[in-house]
Amino acid sequence: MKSACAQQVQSLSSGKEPLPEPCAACAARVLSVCDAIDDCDLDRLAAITSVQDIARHQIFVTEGDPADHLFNVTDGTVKVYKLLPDGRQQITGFLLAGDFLGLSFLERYGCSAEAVTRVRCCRFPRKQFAALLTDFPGIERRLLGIASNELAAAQDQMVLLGRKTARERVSTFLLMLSRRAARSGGTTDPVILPMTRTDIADYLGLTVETVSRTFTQLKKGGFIELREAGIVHLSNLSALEDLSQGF
Amino acid sequence: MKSACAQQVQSLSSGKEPLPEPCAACAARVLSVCDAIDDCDLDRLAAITSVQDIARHQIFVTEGDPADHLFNVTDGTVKVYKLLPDGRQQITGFLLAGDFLGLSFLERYGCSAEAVTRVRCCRFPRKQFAALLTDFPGIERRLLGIASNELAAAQDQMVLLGRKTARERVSTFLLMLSRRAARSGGTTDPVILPMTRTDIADYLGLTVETVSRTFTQLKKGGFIELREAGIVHLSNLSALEDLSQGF
DNA sequence: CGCCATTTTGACTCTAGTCAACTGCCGTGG
DNA sequence: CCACGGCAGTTGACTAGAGTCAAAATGGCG
Repeated sequence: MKSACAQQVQSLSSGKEPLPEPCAACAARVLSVCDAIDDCDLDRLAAITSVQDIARHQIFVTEGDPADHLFNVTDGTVKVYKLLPDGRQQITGFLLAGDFLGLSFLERYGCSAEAVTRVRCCRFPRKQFAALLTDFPGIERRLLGIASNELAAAQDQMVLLGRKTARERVSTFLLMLSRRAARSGGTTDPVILPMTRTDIADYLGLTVETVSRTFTQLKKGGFIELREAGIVHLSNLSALEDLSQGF
Repeated sequence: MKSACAQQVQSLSSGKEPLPEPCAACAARVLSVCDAIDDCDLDRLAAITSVQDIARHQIFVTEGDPADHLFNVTDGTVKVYKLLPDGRQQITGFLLAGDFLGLSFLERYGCSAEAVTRVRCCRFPRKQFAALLTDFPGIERRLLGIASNELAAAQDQMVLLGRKTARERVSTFLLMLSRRAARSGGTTDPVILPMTRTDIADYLGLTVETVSRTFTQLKKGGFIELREAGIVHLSNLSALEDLSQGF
């Protein structure tokens, strides 16, 4: 994947615009679209990148607004959601480090995005990013792969929302978080829930009360242990997997 | 989009393998991925294409099987679905003429696909199709666009499944069919439902009974008229749109 | 320490699901 | 030609799972 080239990436990117975390050293890179660019060309990407810190609860993308930027989350958790006119909310996904936001290459954003925790991300102007695609076809390939995965995840979520019971939904959710933490090298057993019960409910198509009751039920059933706020220990992985599939 | 080139497309494609409908004349082409290839290069596509007729109720893609082929529906209706171990079914989408199947470029199919009506489609071996991508980067661009649209549709469906009432779901469904018929130049007012109530239920996350009751309710409310089997007239478009959004 | 947001719990309601019966339609075969 | 069987659709009666409303408990933070 890496070609032989002199790497003054550090100096190059700092010469242009002092990036707090140069792309070459970015922990999220291997997970994300940036990995499609060789080390020696990373300055091209760095040139159009601006690092953005987003405070908790800040809404930084609004459904229907012109889609001027794409984002790559490098730290924190983002919720992506849609609203119905009367305020009902459906969270379509949570983004963690390495996740890409703005795949829908349409004129306007299809969803809103809000920082669940403090978030750091790389922001690319859409036009300039699109221009990079011609020079680095690998990015396009990579985007297609990301889109594939998102589509598969969306289909799983449709099964969950359309056909699973509350207990199955919550189990599935906990397992998903556990697997994603494993993927990005995080702790897999005590699962960390950065989001509120309300957010979980809005993701699972339930109410806060039902989510809370289901957590209690899973706790009493010996499937999980609720530690400090936002920390869940999965006591019985395989039993939970059975639950999540309706066995 | 078209470049100047001699077009013996007819003879070329028939010289290779007699396609019943040469790509150049395919009605579904403008809607689909094939449009990314110029007329004069269509033989490259035709060479790896085989036209396939599929009987009603035939399952021609099975979740978990090696993803050997990609498909482009040129006629008929396909349901794409996932199953839970106990048989619960969630239909993730219906494919009409022009729709592409097999976007998830993973090793195995993520969903099963069954012909709802008699279906005609073009089938491409995945490996050979992938090889075309390097020669025709336009295809990749096009696929990314298709993936974008599918993702947006999936997100809308998540809102429907997670947050809408039965009445809102059915209204949304009817409007979607109407819009899609309009897109592909079909009749937009008397909407045609090629699928059964059970299929509609499995798409909307409801039961047959609820779907049936909701149709009756919409009929009594003067929103729709149920004609012969599978034909619905939308009597009051704007009222239906309000319904579908929860107003 | 005390406030406020979040979470949990309880009591009750209601939407959609379940089970069952009935209708209508179509194709098959006597 | 019509009787039969089977499937799709509709309707009814009842149930259950999740939602609603309200209040108490918990916990983080100034």
